Amino acid sequence: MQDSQTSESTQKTIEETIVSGILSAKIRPGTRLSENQLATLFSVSRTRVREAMMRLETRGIVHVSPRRGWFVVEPSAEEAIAVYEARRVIEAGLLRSMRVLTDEGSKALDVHLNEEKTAMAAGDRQRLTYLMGDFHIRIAELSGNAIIVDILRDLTARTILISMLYQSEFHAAQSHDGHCRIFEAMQAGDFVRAAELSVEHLDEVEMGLDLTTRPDPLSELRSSLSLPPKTVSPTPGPKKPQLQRSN
Amino acid sequence: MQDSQTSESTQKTIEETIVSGILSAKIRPGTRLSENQLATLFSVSRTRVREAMMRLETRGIVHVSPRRGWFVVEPSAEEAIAVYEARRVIEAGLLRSMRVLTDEGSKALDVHLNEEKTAMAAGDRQRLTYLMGDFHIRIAELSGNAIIVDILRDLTARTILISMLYQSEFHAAQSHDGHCRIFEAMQAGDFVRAAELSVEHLDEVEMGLDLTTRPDPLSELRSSLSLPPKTVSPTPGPKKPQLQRSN
DNA sequence: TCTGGCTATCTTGCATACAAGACAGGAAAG
DNA sequence: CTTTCCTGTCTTGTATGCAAGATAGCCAGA
Repeated sequence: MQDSQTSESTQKTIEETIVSGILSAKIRPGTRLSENQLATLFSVSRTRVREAMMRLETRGIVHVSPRRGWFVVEPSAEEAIAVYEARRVIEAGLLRSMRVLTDEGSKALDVHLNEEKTAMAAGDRQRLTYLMGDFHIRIAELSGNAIIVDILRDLTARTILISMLYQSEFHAAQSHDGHCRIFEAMQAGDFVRAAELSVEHLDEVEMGLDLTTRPDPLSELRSSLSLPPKTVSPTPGPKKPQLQRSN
Repeated sequence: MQDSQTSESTQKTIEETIVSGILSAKIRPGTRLSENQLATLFSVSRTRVREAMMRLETRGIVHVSPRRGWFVVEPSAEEAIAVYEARRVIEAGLLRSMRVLTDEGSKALDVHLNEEKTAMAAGDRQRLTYLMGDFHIRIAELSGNAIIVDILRDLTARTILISMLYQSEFHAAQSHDGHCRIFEAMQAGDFVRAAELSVEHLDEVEMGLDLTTRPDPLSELRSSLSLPPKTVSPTPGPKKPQLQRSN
């Protein structure tokens, strides 16, 4: 990484604890993150918690509602689309730019895919969620480019939040299959094909979302209030429903 | 973009002032950013300056040397390579994913290229630096994807810092020409070609760097210490003149 | 002159105190 | 019973104070 791991290990711990909690689907979108609670939880003062929150905010993981609190982001449908778009662009661009798949890289992906299969057989859904996201990070790691890895990690975290909001059912087998096919193309040295498959894979996952479902039941009401109570509007276009309320 | 612009306008101002200072090459890499000075400069307390610094740190713009101070990053040669690699991946991926160039988009790029030409004729190097980076951001804006725009803005800022460190001479005409050719391919609807040209363009710029020149004269010494001293340079090497001086 | 160490000063690191807005719950009025 | 308002409590926003490390410059000793 570009920064030294010199000091502030605690800060990084707060940040990373939250991010990895999201990556493994243990923290839901909209979860309230109280500065005081985190402070006592990590045995630090609010100052340091705040710094971690600020960092997470610039990473698009968390947002603050002024004087009300910090919340794990609940991406709107538009933001969800943007996240998938960004991932397609970056992951396809990355695969296209690859020239070789090293033996260690091949081995790492193979191990990973076996873990996916194991988790799938065990029905360990949380672990599966984590692994499904991690696959893409693993690919990024093959490039050795820390910048891209960081970007994709944050986008993956957001993707998982999106899944928790909009994904009706979890097509684990389909995703796993997609990963396997990408891997096969890479092994064959056909990175263009791998890129195409990656785009298709992300499309599939995105298609599996129900982006018409509002995470906030109030927004339905809200939008119907600003409309004539007739039977109009096949799709009422409400503003981004950014209300929080998770537990 | 992804965060609301709800409050903390001052914070954003500190952040954006620094970033735009970098984008227009008014702030050099290694510039010291004193919390106290910024605090008085922006008429706020250190607290808010610190928050801005934390944010800039996660964006890869600034780094902190513990108990010594905040500094605008001085990317190493390896980091410079990673930044260009990331830009190639993302920008090529972006162009490949484009399907149409709207009239407004075409117009915007045309206006931009004329500005480049004007600045080039006027020999306004600072403005030229800004415009040369901004071209790529403009392209990102065409996608309408705020995530990608943010990512590329930060990478562009880093690119400019890299240029200030390693670029021996400024091939403005060559860059401008590269931009024009990308634009032409886009106008022709050939986004695959535009992506290829974009990669070539970034390659050219990267090749124009002298990545063997160390920004830190001490590293020469450092490396020579672990090497047989063929020709010892008697330069005592004064520390980097990292004073802030923007105009 | 050169070297070594000490101290004064400047920097960030971190905690805490207080301000101020948001919200919930209850009391009072209708 | 319903509505309104008020107040207590909880939240973040911001400044400030103090601790501790880093640095520069001076002074003494060789």
